[in-house]
Amino acid sequence: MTSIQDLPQLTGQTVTLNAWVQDKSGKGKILFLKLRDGTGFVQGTLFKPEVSEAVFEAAKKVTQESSLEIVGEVRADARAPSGVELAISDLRVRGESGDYPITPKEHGIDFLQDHRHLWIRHRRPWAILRVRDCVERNIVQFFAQEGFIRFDAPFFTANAGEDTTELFEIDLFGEDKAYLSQTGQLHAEAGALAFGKVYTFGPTFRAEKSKTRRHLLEFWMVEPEVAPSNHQENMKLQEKMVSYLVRAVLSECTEELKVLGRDTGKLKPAAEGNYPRVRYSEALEIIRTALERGTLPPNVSPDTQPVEFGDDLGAPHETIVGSHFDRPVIIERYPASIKAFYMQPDPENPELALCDDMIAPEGYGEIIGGSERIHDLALLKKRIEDQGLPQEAFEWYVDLRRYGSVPHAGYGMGLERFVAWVTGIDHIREAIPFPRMLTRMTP
RNA sequence: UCGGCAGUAGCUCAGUGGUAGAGCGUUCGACUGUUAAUCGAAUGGUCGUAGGUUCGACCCCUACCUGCCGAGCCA
Repeated sequence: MTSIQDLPQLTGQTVTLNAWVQDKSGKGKILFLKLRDGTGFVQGTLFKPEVSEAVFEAAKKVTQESSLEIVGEVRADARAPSGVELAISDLRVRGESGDYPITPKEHGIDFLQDHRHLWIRHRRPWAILRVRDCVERNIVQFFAQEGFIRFDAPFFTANAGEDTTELFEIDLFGEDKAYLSQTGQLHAEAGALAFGKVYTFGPTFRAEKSKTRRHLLEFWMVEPEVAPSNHQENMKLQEKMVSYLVRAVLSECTEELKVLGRDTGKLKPAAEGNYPRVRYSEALEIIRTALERGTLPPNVSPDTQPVEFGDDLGAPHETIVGSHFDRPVIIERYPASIKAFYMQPDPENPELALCDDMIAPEGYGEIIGGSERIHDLALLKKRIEDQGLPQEAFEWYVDLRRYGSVPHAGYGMGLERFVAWVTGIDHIREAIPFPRMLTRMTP
């Protein structure tokens, strides 16, 4: 059995393949079957004088999304997008298909989402989800090359990773409660102190009632953690990983990006590295000036208010800062008061935290959040107490500072946000096979 | 949770206080090069749900449901 992706190398040969019919059209004595097999797309042709009556009649009756076993000769043809076509000589229907819902016609997003189990057969999801696979593969490859070990964190946890209450609660036989993990970070810290360099990579769950193009209830996150390390090395690693992944997608997914109509020129700077770094206070200035001059990127409302020192940046503010650069920008040293309890204070100004967010260009917003972690036992205990967190639940985490503590740092990158950015799509629900959202649990 | 918009044929939408519309799809027929083919024919409806106003409601009013977009929160 041959794959469609191999056909350009098999010109002149007769091959057998299994394929589904995407679309059928014809003009009298010639029939065209648009075929796909998951590896690619090719057009099959049947010219009535060249094939038997029975085969031609069978092909005429074939319906959209029938699965076929096909025998045909690979022919070079300048009119074909891949350079080849398949001159079909024989075909057999392996599975019929009637009233296929996703017709060759524009469809609304709600209808397509209801049919996601079928929609993924089509060209655009094909391209996006193959880019996702490319990114996942290269994440694993990158960290292996960098000497990290993959260190899987549990999905069930007893405590919140951060000071939010946005957790999905799990009933433990009516006797106790657990939560679905919203981060693997705390466990990754334990891993870093055991193995030096680790990363977790898996789904995480956030019970935020968000209905935006940037949020899913269930999303995949890669979270490296390094001990010893610090804020500066942490930012370097982020830049190295992101530029590596962008290069990988640009070189391995040319066909997919073409299908999506992605302007790859806009990704090239990100592949080079040299990501600008601005401090939170500088970011406030950029935002203030842009609002005063009215030089706002599209999608940012002119009613947007400037940020006062001490407030967090909203999505429109991140878009403003991100639009000033042609590649991702790192915003560092936010006020400690708006950040998580475990972040190391800035020695230059203890009001600030040694943390950073990476903002993707073109309005894609935050793709990474990271920090140096508090390594001092007394300080960490004080922070847990100040924030009113349950001390017992964090005892094991505090232990990491009791037994051979060392400065360490890490970050988390949202896989779907990264994929949405490199593929240029406008909503992350298309960056995962089956998105889980406030209004979407099926299929 | 808040704000805006929407719900009419399988799909995308138009519509007017007085008999429910188009394009596409689908089926059949014609055509040797289609890429959203073209031409002809056929096919298609609980107008989101419940109540109200009216001689008469898809249209006006009220409530509810569902979805989309944006905000907050974050990756």
